[in-house]
Amino acid sequence: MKIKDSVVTFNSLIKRRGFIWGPSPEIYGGLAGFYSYGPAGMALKNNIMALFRKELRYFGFGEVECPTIMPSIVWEASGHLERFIDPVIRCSKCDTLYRVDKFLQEVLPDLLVDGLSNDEMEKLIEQHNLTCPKCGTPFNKIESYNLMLKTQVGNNVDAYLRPETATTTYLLFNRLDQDARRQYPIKVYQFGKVYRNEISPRQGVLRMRAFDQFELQLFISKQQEMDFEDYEEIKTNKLPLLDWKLQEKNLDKPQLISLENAIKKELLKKPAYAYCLYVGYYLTKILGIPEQVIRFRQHSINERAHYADDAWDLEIETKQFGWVEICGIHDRTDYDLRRHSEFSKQNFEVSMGSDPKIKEIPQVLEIAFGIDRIIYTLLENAFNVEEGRIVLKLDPQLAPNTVAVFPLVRNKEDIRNLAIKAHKDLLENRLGSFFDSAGSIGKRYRRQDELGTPFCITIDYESLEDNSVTIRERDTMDQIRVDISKISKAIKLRLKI
RNA sequence: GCGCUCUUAGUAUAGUGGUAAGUAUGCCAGGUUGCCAACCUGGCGACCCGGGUUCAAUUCCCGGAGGGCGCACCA
Repeated sequence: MKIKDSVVTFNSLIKRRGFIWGPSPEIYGGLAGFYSYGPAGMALKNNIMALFRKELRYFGFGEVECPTIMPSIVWEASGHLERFIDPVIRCSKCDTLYRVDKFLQEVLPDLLVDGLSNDEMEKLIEQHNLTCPKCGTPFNKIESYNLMLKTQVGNNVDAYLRPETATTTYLLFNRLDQDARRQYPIKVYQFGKVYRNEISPRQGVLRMRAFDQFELQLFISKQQEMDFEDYEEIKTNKLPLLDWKLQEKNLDKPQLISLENAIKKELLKKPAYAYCLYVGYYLTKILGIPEQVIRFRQHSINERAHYADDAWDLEIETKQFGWVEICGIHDRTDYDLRRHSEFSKQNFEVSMGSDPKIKEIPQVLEIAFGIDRIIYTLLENAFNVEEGRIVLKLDPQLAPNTVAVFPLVRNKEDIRNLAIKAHKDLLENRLGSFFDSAGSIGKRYRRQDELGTPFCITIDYESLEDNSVTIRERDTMDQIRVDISKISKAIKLRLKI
């Protein structure tokens, strides 16, 4: 294949090598917003999650998993039924769709549109004789565009597929409170599928209708938010922050600033929230994403979700799509727990300090990753074209294959057998080894380069003499010889495991 | 969702109202090969779906699905 345009080459690589396929189901023409992962993509995803799980154990987080379907009342309480359903008006002539509230606010800037019912908004349209800005035609009635997918459970009980994992985690609050023996902050996370009925999904896996979230939650007291032990250990770390004041000045370069200073300068209000930014940054960095393409962008006040007191997005710069949000860090206050407490009639007030008489509903800080976006941005950043070679420079721990084993030539039985033996030995050591004897040796190296395999082992004629093999390193293409009995050890050493 | 535009092997593309839909790469089998997409032999593989016009449609027309771009949307 000719390597011309790198974006085209990249997009075809993703498909050819079995990372991501779709829209699914491809054989039926596909449904927009749905994608499948091939073996390489899934291996990558699993490796990312394995790494995250290991790291989160270190940070003191436990993992939970909840159903992806929840009854209506949950979404009433969470505010999603009210806020996740967009009221829209449609032009009766040109069929253009407008968000009613946004449209009204734009046309009638002096009015407080927020919180008006559909009837009230319809009245406003009538009163002011508002028509479609495009063609001047009157509007139809207000319709609802529901971003949540509705379904029915059992005997016609209305339920919704969850649009985020976070809410389902909050529903476990009283269990978690017991489970953690009231040791606050409680740190938990959930990984799993969520569903959003996007109006027009685009940009491949960046905006899917079914995707994986990986959301971390801190249940924490107000006092701890301001005086947080874990913060002290990390406060000198510098993060690239682009607050909304900078954005208002039309700047898009973040300032590299220590969390300590960010608090001092009131870019950030709470040390515990600053800690969340750090965790998000840390998890992104250990995937091998370079600093230069990472920034935190603060939401402006009207960009924020209904539950958020402060919100920063961790964004990664991509060639194809510009800055892409891969993680949202939200100060959700006590909004969620308060609402679920009200709707479920449970008492979520707990004593979180030394005085048992002082009770409060915990605050929630959230670090929400979109795993599929991580995978896309990671692949794009790892993708390199160098003098005719396509290579994915993935972190060795994340690569779909850790090591590939080749006989130098296919038709010499002794060499082949020795190669198979080496391959099996790696597998015995539970290292992700892949055996290939097809085509020339160079071809096999190239195949593995495209998959991001960090190490290739070649068994040659010399191996038959002295039991030594070559280890070829992906990024430099350098080779060293090691004894065949020491391959697994050598690979583990390089993986730092 | 609206407008414009596109859709041909796994990937990237050429082309056609009619008898074998071409090329590159890939893949498979075999040969060759003493370390970076080499070579030889043989083989595999495609006109997005539905309807219409036509003696005949992958090609023209209509509709649908999907992709790209612009608008809207993206709590």
